[in-house]
Amino acid sequence: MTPSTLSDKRQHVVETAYALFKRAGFHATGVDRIIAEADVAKMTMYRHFPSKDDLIVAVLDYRARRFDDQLDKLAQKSIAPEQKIAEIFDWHRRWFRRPDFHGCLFAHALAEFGDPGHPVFEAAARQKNGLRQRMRSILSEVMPRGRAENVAATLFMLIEGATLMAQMGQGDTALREARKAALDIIAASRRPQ
Amino acid sequence: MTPSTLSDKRQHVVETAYALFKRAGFHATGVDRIIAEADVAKMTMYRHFPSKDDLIVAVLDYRARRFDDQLDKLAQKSIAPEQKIAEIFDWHRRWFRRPDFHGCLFAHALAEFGDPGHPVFEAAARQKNGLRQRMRSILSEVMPRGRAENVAATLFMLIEGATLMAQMGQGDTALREARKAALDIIAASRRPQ
DNA sequence: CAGATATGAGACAGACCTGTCTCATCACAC
DNA sequence: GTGTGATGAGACAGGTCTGTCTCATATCTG
Repeated sequence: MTPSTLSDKRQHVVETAYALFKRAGFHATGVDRIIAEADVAKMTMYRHFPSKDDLIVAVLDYRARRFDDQLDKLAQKSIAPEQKIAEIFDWHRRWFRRPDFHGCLFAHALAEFGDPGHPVFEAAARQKNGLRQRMRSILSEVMPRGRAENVAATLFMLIEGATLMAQMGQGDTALREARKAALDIIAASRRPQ
Repeated sequence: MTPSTLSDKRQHVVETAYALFKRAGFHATGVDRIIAEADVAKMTMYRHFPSKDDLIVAVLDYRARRFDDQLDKLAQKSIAPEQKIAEIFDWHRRWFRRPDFHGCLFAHALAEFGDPGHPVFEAAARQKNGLRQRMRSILSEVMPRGRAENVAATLFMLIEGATLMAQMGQGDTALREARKAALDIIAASRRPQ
């Protein structure tokens, strides 16, 4: 069997597990359910992923890569840092409105695996810090390093809070106010030109 | 046995379950573990709580009541709305610094019970909306109704985002920036006197 | 064709899960 | 003392969990 077919199976398991984890959570989704839904043998899954935790980490890494790819593409559409940040917020608005929106899988992973030393916690924290650093990098074009760091933290909190509100069915209000607050904060911190 | 002793047992189970849920999550904490830690018989627990879900709701309601009581007391210390809001943020700062801080149990409940119709989800959402409405009520003293609603949503998002950052070990930075942003936003929205 | 590799199918183990049941015990009210 | 209700202790059922194992099959490589 070719290596490409090999990774097809692996990838199929990852994507199936993602859909189930998103809907029902990590602990509540059993391995039997995953392999049934993916229509693969149990040993196929365990050959690719030594344990369920390894599969969870693979799912999170996969989603983090897709998230980064999408934001990378969006970043190319804009020039001004304000526009780039606004694009990130608008991406979230579209996400919140999707019928299959079930909150942030990474935030859920932090909730279910509370131990900071756990590989799943680490994978989730990597993604979260990646988003924050992405915004810090954008902001550092128009403000000093330390200020960009602090503003990025604030924007990050607004996004995370908006995601939680979206999970409670208040995504539109949340995103509108978060976006407004974000642009106001940037305007107030922007290096005068 | 007197009614007081009866509710003592019940309350003891609630508090023990709270400590376990906080550390390990809801699904990962078994009923056997709870009754072992609380040192009660299994039937004692099931007589007070028909199901584990009922116990979880009781734990959330108990914590929500304690949270409200603490913020009620803090509110009496201040007069100006800005001070009242600042007290709420400072309460979170102290919470984040506690060695047994493990993130927000209500947010974790939303993550583990993603169905908006589930009683646990509803209990968690109640608490979250309660905090937002508390801030809206404070803000409506110094700004129009609709504006207070929107600013409250923004402050709520900052607090939720700060809580998530605190869970990743960045609570001090998060709270400092969130508090600063919150007071700036209120100052910009305040009804001129 | 022959060999290597990936997979399918499912039994199996051992632990854990929620929830029910029985029966003895204990404390209090009357 | 006697009755009543809460509790303790633990067996038990029925299901589900993760993870391992065996063996047959399919597919690609050489």
